[in-house]
Amino acid sequence: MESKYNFRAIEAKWQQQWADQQVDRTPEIDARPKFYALSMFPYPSGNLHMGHVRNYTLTDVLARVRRRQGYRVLHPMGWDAFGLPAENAAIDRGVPPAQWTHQNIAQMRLELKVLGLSYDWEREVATCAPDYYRWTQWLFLQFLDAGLAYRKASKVNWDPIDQTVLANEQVDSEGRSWRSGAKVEKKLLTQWFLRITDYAEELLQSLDSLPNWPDRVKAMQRNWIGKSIGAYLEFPVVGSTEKIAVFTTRPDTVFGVSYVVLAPEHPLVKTLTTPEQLAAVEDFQQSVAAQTEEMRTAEDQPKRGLATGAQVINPFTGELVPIWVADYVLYEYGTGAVMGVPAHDERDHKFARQYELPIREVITGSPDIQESAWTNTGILINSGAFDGLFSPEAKTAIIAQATEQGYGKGQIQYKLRDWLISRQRYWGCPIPVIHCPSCGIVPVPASALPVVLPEDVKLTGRGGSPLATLASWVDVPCPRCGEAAKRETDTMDTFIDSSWYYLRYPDARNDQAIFDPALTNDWAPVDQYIGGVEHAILHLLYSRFFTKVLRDRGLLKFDEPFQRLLTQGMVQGLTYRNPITNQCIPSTLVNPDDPRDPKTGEVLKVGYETMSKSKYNGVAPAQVIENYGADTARMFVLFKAPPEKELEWATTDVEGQFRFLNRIWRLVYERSQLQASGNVPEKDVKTLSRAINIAIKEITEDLDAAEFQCNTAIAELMKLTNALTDFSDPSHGVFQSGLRILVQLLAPFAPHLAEELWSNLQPETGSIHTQQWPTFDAAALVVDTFTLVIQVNGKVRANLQTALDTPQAELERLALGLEAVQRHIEGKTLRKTIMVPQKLVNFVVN
RNA sequence: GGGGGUGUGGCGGAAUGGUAGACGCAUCGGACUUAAAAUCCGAAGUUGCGAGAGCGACGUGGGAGUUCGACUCUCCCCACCCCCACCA
Repeated sequence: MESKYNFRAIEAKWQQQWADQQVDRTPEIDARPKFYALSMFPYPSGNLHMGHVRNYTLTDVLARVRRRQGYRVLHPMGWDAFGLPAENAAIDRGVPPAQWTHQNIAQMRLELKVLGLSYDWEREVATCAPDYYRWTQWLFLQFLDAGLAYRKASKVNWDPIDQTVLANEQVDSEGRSWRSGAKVEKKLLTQWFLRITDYAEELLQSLDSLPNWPDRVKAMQRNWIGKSIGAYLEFPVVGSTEKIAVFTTRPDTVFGVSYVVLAPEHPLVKTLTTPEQLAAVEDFQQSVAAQTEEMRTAEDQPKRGLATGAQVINPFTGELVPIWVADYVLYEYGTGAVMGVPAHDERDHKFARQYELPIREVITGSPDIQESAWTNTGILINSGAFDGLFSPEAKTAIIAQATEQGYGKGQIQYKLRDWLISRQRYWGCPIPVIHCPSCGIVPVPASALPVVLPEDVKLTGRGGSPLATLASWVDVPCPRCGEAAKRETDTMDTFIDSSWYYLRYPDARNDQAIFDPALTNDWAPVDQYIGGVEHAILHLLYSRFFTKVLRDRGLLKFDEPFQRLLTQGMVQGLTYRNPITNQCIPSTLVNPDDPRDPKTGEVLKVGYETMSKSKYNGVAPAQVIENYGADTARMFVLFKAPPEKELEWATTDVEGQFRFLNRIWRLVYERSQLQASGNVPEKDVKTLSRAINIAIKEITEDLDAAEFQCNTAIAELMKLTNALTDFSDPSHGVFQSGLRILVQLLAPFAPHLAEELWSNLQPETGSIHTQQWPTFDAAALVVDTFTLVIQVNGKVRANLQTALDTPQAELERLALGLEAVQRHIEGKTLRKTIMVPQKLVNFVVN
């Protein structure tokens, strides 16, 4: 054994050996309980960043511990490999997307291997590989077959210069294209959708079956699904056969309607406007259309509206009320029209005040209805036959009447929209359908999958869907009638690819089926899923949706894909920001003791922010591994903060972990260099034995699924190391066994170092990663003395080392006899004595 | 505006209602060294009295409450962070 901790040699040696011996292969299914540990797979952007290191280390620790606790573990890795950056690289640098992506995957795979993550690389998947997207396409056909995939016209962001569709993120706040700078138009295109709204209610309800998901993720999903319970009501238009339909959650306020409002985009606007008002209303529509989303929804945006001159009849009162158009009504939500009840809705109140519309109180409770809206429930007034009812009862009664008389019904409304999956892009999974002039939309037969993405496409970033330019690919015979037909040229949203990848790992090499249901139903659902909170809504919601659809197709036997979810915090770096210009300054240009802008001399704001190139606050994992080794990097990200919190990068703390690993190394190395000192007091032996068993107990509990606190687990490792360091006789059996336990407990966190030390301590037993996880001896935790804490009126005044079997009366007598206690009860009356066995005694005096 | 979360030393953070600040970082003192680095040992919440050993007071964002006892439970308030948001 070398005297120095040579992490480079050790890590290289064991990584080689583990790979050669394939120690991380997934076992066959057997009687042992299964454990499926999964990190969200990365987009292969080029290099690993610290967030990845943190994410994958957390999952790796769990996988390593569960293996040794007798589980059969599935711990795979793959690549979310379709997406826009590859296409941009092609446009900017002329590298084909496939080549760019595969280079990045190779680089990142290498970096993952250097971290010593125990993946079963045999099951690696890449969503851009034909043997993967073949099954993405097969899934699409399943959705199509189930009636869950359909086409409809939808508004998209259209760049008139580049002649292409843009994602929302590619349109800046001024409504201009990120690439061409052109003003983006809304264009109506026929697009593919998945009918996720069919599952809205179940996606909402079954959140309750996920107790081990963070509350905030569940709250975000609930919010996104956005269920409201209310009523659908129809208001007949005066002098027309048209009716204006509204959705309201407050049917109990319907007697307070003083106008109805249409969204400017509502198709009835022009039909219903009176001739006198038409020019003004069209003007208004145009000025609203010119606004960007951001302008329209900006805070404190004054509500703008215009009367159409037409009127509707309130079917409950027979009253005539005006029809308005206003920009505060959203066409996309509900019916695109609302009933205006100024007395009991804040927006309507503001609007009514602005345009001097009547404010009529129909629910009691408001101190001054002209001053502000009363949005709480209350007793109905001015509401005809419904007067005197409490809001909830009134809702029911009013819905009943509307249903009976045929002008409305109870309705549940969701914010969730069907999922638009069409992308007019190249680097994605082709949608496997063919458009035939006589047969219509014809699915590509499953036997003809995959529809392979052609490689000879010229990418320019303009001119619409790149695939459409390749006639040799587009023109195909119709699979049904054989006549000339055309392929669909849209590709799928990449969120589709990642909505099912966790189902593929249990049977990743299957070339006959998407997976063998026997295998996937055995390994899945995922027992522990770990990833960034940025996926709290979309990826996790889509995956849940896919799981439920596949269950309904008979492929899966479970309802939810991820049993337990951990959203790890961001990794942040020290950031220097000029408070005036808001620019970040690289730390190399800043004196940390007096941080100033090197150009302006401005005192800089110092703080931690999410690592990014533009903030000059990033740290490359490769650099850290080069300087300190993978084990130190792993220890640092695990120790510095609990997993769900932000992690502030600090090189001094990295060095602290490096020191700690060095201490362990020396402890093992020096144990044979020291001479036995002879007699060790029995007391010391017991103390060490206790420390060893406490460490086993605490670390095991910290790595329990519910706890999973690696930071405190490592703190326990440090305590045990301290206890061993303090022990006087390294030749003693208890020390020797303590050393072995320490190394065993260290193994999930610092797998290379632990393996190296183990091979020195106990070469005959083989890899430490195959050793059973240590269990603690409850008997060793028992103490024969304890510290009795003595309080007077709840304040600690003294403590006392006492034998465990001291009778309670004796303890009280001893405690009362102490001078420090006497001082505080002197001259007072003892009212009560509280005794907590083996812990404390509290004397209550006054 | 709605929802979720967080507030503990100089810093990151520990604490089944029972000695608040484990463990680490930074700091200070000491040992080793010609010196430095590395390493080892030790100190340290704030504050008052004391030469010192020590003895007190205060202390987990603020205020009430429950309790013998509250970082922990309940209510009110404040600050900050995240998500959603003119969603009818």
